[in-house]
Amino acid sequence: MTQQLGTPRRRDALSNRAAILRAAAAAFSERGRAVDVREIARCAGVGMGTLYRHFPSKDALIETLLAESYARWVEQARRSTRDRTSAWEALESFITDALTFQRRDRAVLENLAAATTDAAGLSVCRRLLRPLVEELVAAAHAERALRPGVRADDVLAVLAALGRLVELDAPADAVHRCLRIVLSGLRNGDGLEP
Amino acid sequence: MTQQLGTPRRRDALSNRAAILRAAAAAFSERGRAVDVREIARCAGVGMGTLYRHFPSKDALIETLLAESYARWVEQARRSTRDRTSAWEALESFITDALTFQRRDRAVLENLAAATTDAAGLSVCRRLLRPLVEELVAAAHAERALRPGVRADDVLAVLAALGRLVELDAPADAVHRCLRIVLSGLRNGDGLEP
DNA sequence: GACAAAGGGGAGCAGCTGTTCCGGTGTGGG
DNA sequence: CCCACACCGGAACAGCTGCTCCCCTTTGTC
Repeated sequence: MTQQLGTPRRRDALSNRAAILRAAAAAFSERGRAVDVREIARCAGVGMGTLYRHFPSKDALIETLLAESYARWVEQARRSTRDRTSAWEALESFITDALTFQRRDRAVLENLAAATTDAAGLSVCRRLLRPLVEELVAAAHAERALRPGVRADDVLAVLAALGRLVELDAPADAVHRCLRIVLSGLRNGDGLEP
Repeated sequence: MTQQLGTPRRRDALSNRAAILRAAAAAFSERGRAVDVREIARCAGVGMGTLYRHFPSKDALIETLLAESYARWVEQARRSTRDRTSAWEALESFITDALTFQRRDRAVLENLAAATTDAAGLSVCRRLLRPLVEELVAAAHAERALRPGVRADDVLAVLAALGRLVELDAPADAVHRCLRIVLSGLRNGDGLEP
């Protein structure tokens, strides 16, 4: 993906590929998939032909960046989650951070939503995230901190739902208020209707 | 909106207008704003010129239908909300019904989300809904059934967030699970962190 | 029943999108 | 230093969109 061993590429080809990835990362993370490929080529200082020789399609380019973004997110989440005093606190901080991550990268935001329901191949990315969520949910249940019956899919769905508010550019405090509501709904309160 | 007193329209004009509204309502409520105007004209058995003489733009056509949809929704919600034993039950049933309404009408779903944050003119429609939500929230607060600090805007934001799951065609039971989580988060549980 | 004028139809325009094609250019091995 | 070939740029294509234009038809009045 980063280099080809059998056929060493030319220097300009490699630097162009890097420029494309840099420009695409900036554009997609700021405005999502809707960005015009022409703009990416222009920002990278490159022609359309160059872009399309390095990546067979716009989707392939997005997917490459998406894989990196998810990997970065999951790694960071694993790190900041490890040293929490309780499993509940870990889950809480994961969900909170997920929102700031979605705000920072609109492509991830859109993909996370799509992957929540679509069984399509996009889930290649989600498969990096899901195991982590399953761990966090299981640990929180072991602690009896989570409302009985809550599953990993519910947490992912909640992430997609709250992501909608981020996508709509809702003010940060409005998103935070909804986050509090959802978090308190996830917390085990015991004495509620079935 | 339905008739012009000063200038009595021709019979064919009126029936065409009705056919356009009928076809547009069916298409937009099923698939949202993304529907091609050509398809609406075709389904109405009408040409493009006809469509655009009756409505200055696609947006105007959507807005006309949206106003009707919101009015119908609010009226129905007011009716089914009136005879509830508690204010909490009323709010709960309103939010639940809101989801089935958004599932039935994708144009409303999309507009509700947009209106939640945009201060744009689209809010003409939301202005029908907001007073009702404010009433329900105030009544629930008077009953001490709502988590302290929850405002009408929070409920509207929650509606938009859950609507996202409907938009993604999430299975009905997945949406219902998130609904339960959110509802229990809205309910006053007293002993939670600030 | 005739004749303005309101109304209708749909091809065509302008603008956007992702993608392809091909003549020219720069690289780097010999 | 030279030349083949990987590589580059961007004009052009195909397909979609909302919308307009203009010639023809229908309506209802006198």
